[in-house]
Amino acid sequence: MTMTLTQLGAFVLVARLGSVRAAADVLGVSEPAVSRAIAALRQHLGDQLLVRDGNGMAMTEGGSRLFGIASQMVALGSDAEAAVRAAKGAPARLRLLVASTIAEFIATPLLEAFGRRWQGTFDASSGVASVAEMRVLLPNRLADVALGPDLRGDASSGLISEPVLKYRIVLVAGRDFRAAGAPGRWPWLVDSSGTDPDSDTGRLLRGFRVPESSIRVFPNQTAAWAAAADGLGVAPAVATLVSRQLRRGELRVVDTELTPATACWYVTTLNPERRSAPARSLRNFLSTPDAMQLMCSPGTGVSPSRFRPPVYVTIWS
Amino acid sequence: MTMTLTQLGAFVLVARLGSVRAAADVLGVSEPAVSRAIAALRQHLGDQLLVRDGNGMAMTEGGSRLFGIASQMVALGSDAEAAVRAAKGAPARLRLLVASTIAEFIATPLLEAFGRRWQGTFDASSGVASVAEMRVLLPNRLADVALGPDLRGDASSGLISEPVLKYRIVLVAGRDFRAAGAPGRWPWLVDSSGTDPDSDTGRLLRGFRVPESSIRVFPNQTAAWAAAADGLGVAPAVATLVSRQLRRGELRVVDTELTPATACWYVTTLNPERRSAPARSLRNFLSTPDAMQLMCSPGTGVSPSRFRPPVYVTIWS
DNA sequence: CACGCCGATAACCGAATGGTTAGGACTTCT
DNA sequence: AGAAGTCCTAACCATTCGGTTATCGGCGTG
Repeated sequence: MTMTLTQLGAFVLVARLGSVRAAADVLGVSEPAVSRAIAALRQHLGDQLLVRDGNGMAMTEGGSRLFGIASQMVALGSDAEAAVRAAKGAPARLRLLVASTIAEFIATPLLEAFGRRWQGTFDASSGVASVAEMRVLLPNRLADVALGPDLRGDASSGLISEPVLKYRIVLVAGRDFRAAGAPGRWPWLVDSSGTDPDSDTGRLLRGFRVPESSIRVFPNQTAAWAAAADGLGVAPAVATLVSRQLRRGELRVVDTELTPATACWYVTTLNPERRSAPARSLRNFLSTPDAMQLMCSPGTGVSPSRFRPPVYVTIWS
Repeated sequence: MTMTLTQLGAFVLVARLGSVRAAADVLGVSEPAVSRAIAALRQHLGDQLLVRDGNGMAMTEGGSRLFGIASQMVALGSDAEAAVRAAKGAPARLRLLVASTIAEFIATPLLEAFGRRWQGTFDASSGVASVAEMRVLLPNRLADVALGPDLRGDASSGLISEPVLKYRIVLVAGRDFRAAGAPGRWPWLVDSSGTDPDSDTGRLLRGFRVPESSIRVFPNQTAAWAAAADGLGVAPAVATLVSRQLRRGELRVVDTELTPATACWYVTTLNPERRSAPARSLRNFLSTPDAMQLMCSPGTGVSPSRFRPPVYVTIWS
C-alpha cells in the first residue's frame, strides 16, 4: 500500500529517458515490469504521471512534481549505503544550524576553527534555518546544535538553550539619511531573517509595525547594508559586524526607541543525556577565547579547501 | 533485497524515540515487527545502526549517518503524495539554476518580475549550483533552466546555451591598495564561486596561478567587496554590479593583463523538443527589456511575501 | 494500408515483506 | 534474588512486490 523505491526508480528512469522500453533495457528487466511499476504509482497517487507523447512519454504536471522528489529519494537511497559503509572509522559528524545573520559571518570561520581544533575527529557542516525549523530539526535529530535565539519555548521539547554572547542591535543608514516620520514609515532593508518572525529582525519589524510595503528583503545582510549605504533606507545590524562600515563612514547609527538594544546568541542542544558527542564538543568550544574572538569580529573569509557552501534545510519540495 | 520505506520509517521512529517498544506503539503494530524491520536494515547495510544503551537504544555512527538520510527519505515520501495531489490545477513550476554571482543580485528580482509578468501561471524558484552541478541537473530534469556560463561542453548532453548579456569583469580593491608584485601574489577575496573551477572567478584565479594560501573565500560577493574596501586585497566583480561602490569611492578598479575582460551570461536549457513550457517562457522573458534592465542594475530587494530563500542544491548527504 | 514499434494489460509464479504469537536473554529496579 | 521491562529470534501466515511470457490497442512510418 506504500510506494516502493524500485517503483520510484523506474519512474525516474522513464521520465529521464522518455521511454519505458529504454528504461527497461537500462534496468535489465522486461518492459512490462517497468510498465507495471508505473501503473502502481499511478494508482497510488491518482495521477497519470506520464502520458504518451508521440513517440515517447511526457510528464504531466503532477509527474513533474513527483520527479524532483523521486529523484532525490532514489539518490538518497544509494547515498544511504555509501554513508553507512563510510561511517566505519570515519570522523563523527556535527550538523550545526544557524540563524541567517550568524551564517553569513560567523558559521564558516567558526566551523573552520572547530575543525582545526579537533583535527579530523569531527566533520562539521552548517545549515541555515529559521527558528521554527530549528525547533523541529533539533528534537528530530536532523541537526546536532543550533546557534541563534533562545529556543526554550516549551520545556517539553527537551531543548536546552544557553547564552553564548551578548551583542548590540543597532539601526544603520547611509550618511545622508534624514529621519522623517515614525520609524514604521521608513524603508527597511533586511536580510532573509526579516521573514522569520522569531528572529531579532522579525521582532524589530513587528515592534515598529513596519508594513510589508516598506520592507525590502535582500539575499544577505551585506547586500542590505550596501543598499542602506546607498541611501535606500535603514537596516538592522549587529554592532560588531558593521564596525568596519561605521568606521569608514559608509554607514551611521540611527537611534530609535527600540534601538540600540542588547540581545544574546544562544547555543541550543538536546538535554545532556540525549546530546551527541559532537554537540558536546562544539558547546564547550563556544566558550573558548578563540570562539569568542571569532564571533566578535567580522569574518575574513576562509581558504578554498576549507570552504563549505551554506546548506539550506528546505529543498525545493 | 532493497531497503523499504517502511523499514526506514521504523528505523527513524526508533532512533527518534530511543525505544523499539515506543515506536511499535506509535505505529500501532507489534514490537517484533519493528524489531525485524531494523534487523533487515542491519543486515542489508552491514551495521548495527542501533545498539542497546541501558534502558533504550543509541545510534552507532553509521546509524547516525543513516538517520539524516532516512529522515529525508520518509519526509519526501509523504511530500510526494501531497505534491502530486496539489499539482492538479496548480501553476506550472519553474526551477532555475543560477551561478552564485547571479544568485546574489539578479535571481530573486528576476524571478519576481517573471512571476508578476505571468500572474500565477508559473511558480518559480531558484537554486544555486556550480557549473558541474548544472551539467548534471539539467539533463536529469531536476531543473528547467540555468543562468550562468556557457554549458555546451559536449553536444551529446542535449543542452543548448544561448547568450543573454555581455558584461565586464573587473578587479576591484580598496582606495589605498598598492599593487605590489604579480597579481598571483596579491590576496584575493572571492565569493563561493571561487571554488568552482568553471566559473569566471575560478578561471581568473587559475589564469593568475593564485595559490590557495592567497585566496580567501567569503560567503557572498558583497562580503568579499566589503573586505576589499577594507584594504584586505583584490576582488573580481561584474562591473555593473559594483557601480555603486565605485561611484561612492569605496572601491576602485585595478587593471591587470587579464582584466578588464568581457564575458557573457548564457541561458541554458534542454533542446527545444525536450524543453518544458516554463523553461520556454523564461527563455523568452530574458530577452525582454524589463529583464535586461534588471540584470544590468543591482537588486533593490523584494517585498517579504515575494521573498524566497535561495536553495542550494547540495544537501548534507 | 500494412507493417513495426511502443505501451498497457492479463495470467502466472517465486520470493520476501510485513504482520502475528511464543519464547529466550539481558538490564534495571524494587 | 526476583520481578518487570526491553529487545532479539523463531515459526508461521497473508499479501503483494517484482519478475516472467503472451496478447491487445494505438501511433508513426514506410
